[in-house]
Amino acid sequence: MYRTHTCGELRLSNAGQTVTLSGWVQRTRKMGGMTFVDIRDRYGVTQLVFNNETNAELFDQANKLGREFVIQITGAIAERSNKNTNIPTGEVEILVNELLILNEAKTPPFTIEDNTDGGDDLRMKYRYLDLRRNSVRSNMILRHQMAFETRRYLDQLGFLEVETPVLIGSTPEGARDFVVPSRMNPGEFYALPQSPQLFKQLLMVSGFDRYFQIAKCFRDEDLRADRQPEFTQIDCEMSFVEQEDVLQIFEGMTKHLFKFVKDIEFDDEFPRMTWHDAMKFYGSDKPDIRFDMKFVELKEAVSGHDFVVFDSAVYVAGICASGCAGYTRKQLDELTDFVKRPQIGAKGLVYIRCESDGTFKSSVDKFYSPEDLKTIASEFNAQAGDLILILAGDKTKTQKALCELRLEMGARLGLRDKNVYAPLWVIDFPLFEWDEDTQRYYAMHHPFTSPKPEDIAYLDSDPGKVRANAYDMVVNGVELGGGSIRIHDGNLQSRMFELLGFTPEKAEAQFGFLMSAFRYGAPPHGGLAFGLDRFVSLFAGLDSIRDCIAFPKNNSGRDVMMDAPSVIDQSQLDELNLIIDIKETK
RNA sequence: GGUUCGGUAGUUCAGUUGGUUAGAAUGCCGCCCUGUCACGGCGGAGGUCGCGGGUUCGAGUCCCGUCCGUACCGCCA
Repeated sequence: MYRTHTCGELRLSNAGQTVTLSGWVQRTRKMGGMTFVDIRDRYGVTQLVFNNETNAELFDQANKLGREFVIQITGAIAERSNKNTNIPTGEVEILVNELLILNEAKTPPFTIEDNTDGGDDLRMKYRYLDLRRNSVRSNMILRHQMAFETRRYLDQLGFLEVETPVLIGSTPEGARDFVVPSRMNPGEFYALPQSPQLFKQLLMVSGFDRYFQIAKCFRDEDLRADRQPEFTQIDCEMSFVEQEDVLQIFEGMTKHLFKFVKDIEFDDEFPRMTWHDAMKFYGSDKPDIRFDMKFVELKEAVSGHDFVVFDSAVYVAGICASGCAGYTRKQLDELTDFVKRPQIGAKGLVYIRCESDGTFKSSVDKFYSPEDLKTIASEFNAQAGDLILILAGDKTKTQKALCELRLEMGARLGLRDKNVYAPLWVIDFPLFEWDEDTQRYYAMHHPFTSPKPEDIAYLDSDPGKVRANAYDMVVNGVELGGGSIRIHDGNLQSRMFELLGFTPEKAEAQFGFLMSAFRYGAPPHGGLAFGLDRFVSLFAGLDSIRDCIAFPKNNSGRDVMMDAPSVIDQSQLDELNLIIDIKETK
């Protein structure tokens, strides 16, 4: 028997018992005639004591232990003379009388501590060591709890978890597919699913009524701190539901997770904001509403004062940062540099200081009188001591830039506390998005999203005006999930494909099975999917979803631990009927 | 595809206008130490300054290229 207890459970009440523990050597402290060894496992750390006078041979053995050796010990639990109140087992120690080295260990390349000295790259290469650390392991435990509570909630409501295939057909719409060559079908490829979308809709046609799946999804796009090539969705679909039903059920799920995992209760319904308002007031379809600082549009108020920047701009808007009138020239320059970074791309930043004496000082004093500035300030309900920041230019870009500036100011003012959660639903998304490059409409969500019945009239005349029965759940500026009521009418679906530029043949080739299924009695249905990785990151207060994924990929999509992807043998290529011909890109 | 920041000891980093033998902390090794828990003390080992080229009497430092990593933009229906 390797152990009678774990390394995290012994207390003063166990004193006198003889126990056997197994685990890793966290640290040894040699005091001369006695040596302390901390033994660690998933559950905690327990102190071992070796004494030269008690057993010299064992004492010598203990002094040879290195970090991360795997050992098994047997000994008596004793009350410590000096207690450590920092750890749960700190009142006791084990007087070891048997020591067995189960496995020696090389010195790890970084310290296995809460605050490791290892950099990201190194930690990923030795991820199995990184996962020994409390902080990373606790994220994995949190992830387990969230997946578990998700299943518990949905099971209670009659949802069935159904597995859908991972080897499916490729669909060129949307994100790039990862593809897998088929050996038995030369020249043909499977694709890995970007989401189980089509299958869950088919399950509704099959009458499953309430489906969910904690599903791996794959997208071959460039990565970010919050984007991995493979990620996990809590994927859900329901039949005979309207948007309101879906929102209720999954607001309930979100509240359930907050309550049972984070012990946070929301008494009120989550606020709902139309996509239009989200863009107007926050410049984003995923607003962080932990703080206000709404956009104020100023085009009319500032035009006609011979200030070319504002007069020539399509869109002028600003935000009001409370209590920032004292910002120095240097701080304002920093903000200007911030918005002028190529990623944000604003041309400049106009400020108006609302001084404590009631006067105004701005970077455009030349064009605007004190009265003008007062009028502008009143648009913001600005108080003495506030700082107004204004951007101008092309509408979309400027909204985006002002959104970034708002988030930056929120951060500077400490208004983005990770322990505060501000959820909301963003609803009434447009059904289509116009793409300038290809001069056509794309589905903003996906081609199976249903238009709002009252907007169907605009499908032909003004597609850009059509709103969708689509909704996103946003918490603290993070898009946690989204979904829609689907089209269940074959004719409407055909019309959608047509509007999206599919020929009937192409629609049939790619989605024929779905169209066909819809002809055999498809119930009205809808659903949504949550990003589990983002959900866990939000709960854990992480900056990157990598920290809640056991074995993540790096920024280039590589697994640096196993060094994947990698070249494969010629014999494998032959079997797959593949010839590699890497194009010179230079 | 683009922008940004970075690459120096096992690790995390410092390294001045270009100038003697490239430093610190931590880890590692050795010695000392019987109540530590970030133990402490003394000593030691450890470097292709990512790689290639250039400028220079002289390059970790400046320039060009390249590779790797980070964050972001594009992209992600």
